[in-house]
Amino acid sequence: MKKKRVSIKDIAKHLNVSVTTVSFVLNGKAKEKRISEEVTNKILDYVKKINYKPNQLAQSLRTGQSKILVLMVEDISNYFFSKLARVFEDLAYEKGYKVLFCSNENSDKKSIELIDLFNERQVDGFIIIPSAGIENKIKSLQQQNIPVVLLDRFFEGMEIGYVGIDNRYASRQGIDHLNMNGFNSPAFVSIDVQQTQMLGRLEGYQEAAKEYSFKEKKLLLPYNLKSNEQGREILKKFFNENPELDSILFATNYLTQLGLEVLKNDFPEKIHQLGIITFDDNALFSICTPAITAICQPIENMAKETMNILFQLINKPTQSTGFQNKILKTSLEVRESTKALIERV
Amino acid sequence: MKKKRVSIKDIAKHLNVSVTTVSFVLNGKAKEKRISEEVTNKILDYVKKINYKPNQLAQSLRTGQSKILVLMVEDISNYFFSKLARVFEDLAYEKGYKVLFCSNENSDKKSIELIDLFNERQVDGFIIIPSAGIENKIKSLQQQNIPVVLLDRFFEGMEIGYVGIDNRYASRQGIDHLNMNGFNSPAFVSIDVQQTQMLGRLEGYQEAAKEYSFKEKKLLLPYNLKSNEQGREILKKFFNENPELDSILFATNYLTQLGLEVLKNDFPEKIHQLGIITFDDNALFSICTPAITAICQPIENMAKETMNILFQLINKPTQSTGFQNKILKTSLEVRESTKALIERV
DNA sequence: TAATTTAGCTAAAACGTTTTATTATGTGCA
DNA sequence: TGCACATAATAAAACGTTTTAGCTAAATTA
Repeated sequence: MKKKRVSIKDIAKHLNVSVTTVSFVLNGKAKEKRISEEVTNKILDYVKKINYKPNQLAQSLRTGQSKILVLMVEDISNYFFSKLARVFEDLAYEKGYKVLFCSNENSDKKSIELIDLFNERQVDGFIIIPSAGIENKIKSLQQQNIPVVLLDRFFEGMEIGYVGIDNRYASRQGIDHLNMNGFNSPAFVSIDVQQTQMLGRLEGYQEAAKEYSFKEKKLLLPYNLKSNEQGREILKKFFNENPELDSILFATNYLTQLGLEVLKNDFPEKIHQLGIITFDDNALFSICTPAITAICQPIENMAKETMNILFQLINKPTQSTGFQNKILKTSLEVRESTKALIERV
Repeated sequence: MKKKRVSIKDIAKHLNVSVTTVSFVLNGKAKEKRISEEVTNKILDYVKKINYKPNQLAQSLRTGQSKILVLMVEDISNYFFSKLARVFEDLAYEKGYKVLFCSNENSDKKSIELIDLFNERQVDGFIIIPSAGIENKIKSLQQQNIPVVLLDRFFEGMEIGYVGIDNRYASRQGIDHLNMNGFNSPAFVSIDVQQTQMLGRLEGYQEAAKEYSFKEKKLLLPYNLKSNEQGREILKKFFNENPELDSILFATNYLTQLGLEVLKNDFPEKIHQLGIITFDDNALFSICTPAITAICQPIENMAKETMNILFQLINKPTQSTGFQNKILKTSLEVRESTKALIERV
């Protein structure tokens, strides 16, 4: 049996004032609403004494603001996303918001279910790392005038707030770096999906291929891998069939992990000769052997910019013209895996 | 300007029935409340047609159930915790609950702030990985009859639901394994804190020290490290001062990471000679060189058991007698880092 | 026929706030 | 005296549900 919590009504009764008065005082409108200092203090003192906390559900119902944001990522247990989550958490709390995290597993079905679910719950805003086919669902959020900002990837031509990195440039920078260190036959390992971030990364690679006139060698793994094992098989086959490769750019975290597993198990000599670069850093990449050079996304900054855009939408009474985008620059964390061969131990 | 969402009242008006009737039908109480099939279907059809979704805030306010759980961990960006979060997420959604995650950074102050924050928000239950000094705050939750289950660590002698692993045994098993592979002078690297999980891990080590009569060699890093750099300095000093060590058991994930960084940078030959075991697995430990042997916590199971206990508390009208605990067994993922020296490449 | 039961539905209170509109009282001024 | 006006407070509606208690008409029973 839950004890009933004390409400404004109880306070009002106890102090012989009206509920309205208490509410005004608690919301800092005492002066504005001409509540005498005497009464104001009486209320404030008592509230402090009994440590009263307002019922946020009731507040939300009345005001229409839940003070809850949703961050939808692919998989919260992946470091890139959990690190993002960690940063968003702090930024949101600073502004009095909480964050509900959810993982869409890059599935449209799950994404849509989740969005509906949270929409029912009147969350105040969405930060979404979208799966490939939910453009319409997101549009429907916009039509309901619910603040949404996309992160990491977006939909070409869509009018929406968005924060991401310059993927083409990042990829390009990676290949440049390989080239400078004597690796001039790099492969590109990615996922077979038409999402903007992946297309950008591919584009950077292709651009570099033209400039340095090396033969493009792409491996695109299926969008929804059945298992890690399947991924490893595909990678193994690829490495076997392409012995001429001298370096690899992995387009995501997760692929790097699979690739390194395969290299370590099946090509133990090769792992020390290949140039290896990965998108998305991870603390443990620095303790691999070789330590892996990484293209680092500015996670803190991405989160900050996203929040800025989101709060502008939240605080805007009506949808104003123009959507803000921020394209941030990555940085290259150079480690052993891209050292020129002659320099290696 | 937000469009007003359609409410039960609108539906009632449109169909010429009462709000009550609509509510009964929507809650599946049509038969029980003797609403005719005709009316029932009329309502269901219309609701489906306009895709009506109830306002959960109003529901929560009325029923007193928010259908939100809180999972408080040390740091959501640490893999052990983000993986836990991922599992909890799915388990909760299955039962119609959402999960708010938060990171207490192992700080009592932050923990207490967070608990208060969520308490105001009438969440339905807490899953807490507690920092060392919040025993009283947790008791106060219990006194308010709010369901709480502790995870990973608990408070000695406290009457509370708890799920964890057999830390003493896990540690012991690690040392046994080292011993069997010819490492008989193992060190124990941990954090200087009186939390149950850490004490258990230490105990297992000490027990083994007695049995195999090796000299205990513990390094306890400060509870709140100022920086990674500070941690690395301490570890470096420790390795320098104790050249006789042939193996190490790292009591957490995070320490392993620091330790491996130091070993890789400053003791490159040693990293291949030492026996190394870590608590808490991580996919990337298998691609380190050497791949690191890990004591794996059964994360899925831990989450499942925690949810079971929590839901029992939630569904219990009043606090019943007895608190449930579950102590689960870990498993050892054997990799290169504990291979006997003669077997190594 | 009158009393009772049942089927089918609904009015209104309640959850705990915020906010609009209103009241009561006193004060200054012509 | 009467009017305007400021001051200090409040009553009541509203947010969107759930749920208690009750109402009406028809059917059944005595």
